[in-house]
Amino acid sequence: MEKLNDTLLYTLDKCFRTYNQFAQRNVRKAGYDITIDQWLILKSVAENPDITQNDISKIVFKDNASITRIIQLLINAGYLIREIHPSDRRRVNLTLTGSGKKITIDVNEIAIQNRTTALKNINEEAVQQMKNLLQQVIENCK
Amino acid sequence: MEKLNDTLLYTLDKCFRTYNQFAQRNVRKAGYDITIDQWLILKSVAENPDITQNDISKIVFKDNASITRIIQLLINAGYLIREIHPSDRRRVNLTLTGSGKKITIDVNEIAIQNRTTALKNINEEAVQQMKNLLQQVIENCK
DNA sequence: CATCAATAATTGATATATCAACAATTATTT
DNA sequence: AAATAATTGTTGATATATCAATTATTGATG
Repeated sequence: MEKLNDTLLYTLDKCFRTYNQFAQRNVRKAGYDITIDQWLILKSVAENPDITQNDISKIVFKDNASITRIIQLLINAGYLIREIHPSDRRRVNLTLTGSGKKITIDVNEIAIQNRTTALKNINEEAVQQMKNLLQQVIENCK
Repeated sequence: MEKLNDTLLYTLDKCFRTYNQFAQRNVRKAGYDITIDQWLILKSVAENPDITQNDISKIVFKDNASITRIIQLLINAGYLIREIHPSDRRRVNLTLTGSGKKITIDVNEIAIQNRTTALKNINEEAVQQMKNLLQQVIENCK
C-alpha cells in the first residue's frame, strides 16, 4: 500500500494547515482576537460593499450555514452590522463598524507580512507556477 | 487593499477543499460510509501496527483530541478495536477488524483513482516541483 | 392574480478542530 | 523509595464544516 505522506493531498493539507496556523499565531501575537476565517469575511465585505452572504460563501469557499454563524460571531464582537436589504427583503445588508474597518486593515498588514515570510526564498515565478498547477488540479476535480 | 483571491493561501485552501470534496464524493458514490479523514486514520494504523494516537495525530496533522473522537466513531462503526497496550498502560492498542481492513483497502483503490484524475494533464516532474515548493512554504512557516 | 419555482438566509444535527484542564501511568531525580 | 516531571490519552467548551430541512421573499408562468 502506498505510503501516506507520498501523496500530493497530504502535502497540500499539511502546507495549508501549517500556513494557516502560522498566520493565526501571528494575528493573536499582535493582540487581535479574530480568526483568519473571520477576517476573510470582513475583508470580502470591505471589498464588496453590497455583497450577499451567498457570494461570500463562494468567495471564501465555505458553506452557507458556516457563513451565517461566523457572521453572527462578528456581529457579537462588534465588527459587523446586519440589516435587511432595502431592495430585497430576503437579503441581508452587511456593514463594517468602525472597529470592524480598523481590524480588517490591521490584520491585512499582518497577512501581508505572513505571506512574505511564507514565501521567503521562493521566487515570484515559482509562486505563479504553483498557483497555475493548483488551478489545474481544481479544474480536474470538477 | 490586495484582492482576496490573489493570495497563495487562498488558492491552496481552494485546491485542498476542492480535492477533498471531490475525493469524498467519490468514496460515497462507491457506497462507503466513511470520511477521508477517518480512512486516513485506518490507513495509518494499517501501515504502522503498533502506532500510538499521538503519532497518528502527527501523521495526519490533527489535534490529539480530534483523533480520540474520530477513533471512537471508527470503533462505533466496527472498523477498529481499542485495548490497553500490554507494555504501557497509558497507551492504547489499536487493531483493525476484518471490515476495517477491507474498507481501508477498498477506499485506497478509490483514493488512487482520485489522485490520477486530480493530476490529469500534469506531468510527474511538475507534481514533484509543487511538492518541493509546498515543503519550502512549510519550512518557512516554522 | 394565483400558483409554482427560484433565491437568500437560517436552523438542526452531527462531525471535526482547537485549546485548556485533567487523569492515569511511567520515567526521572534526589 | 518518595517526590517530581514527562507522557498518553480523555473530556469540556466553543468554533467551524457539512448536509438537509425550513422560512421568507421574490420571480416567473399560466
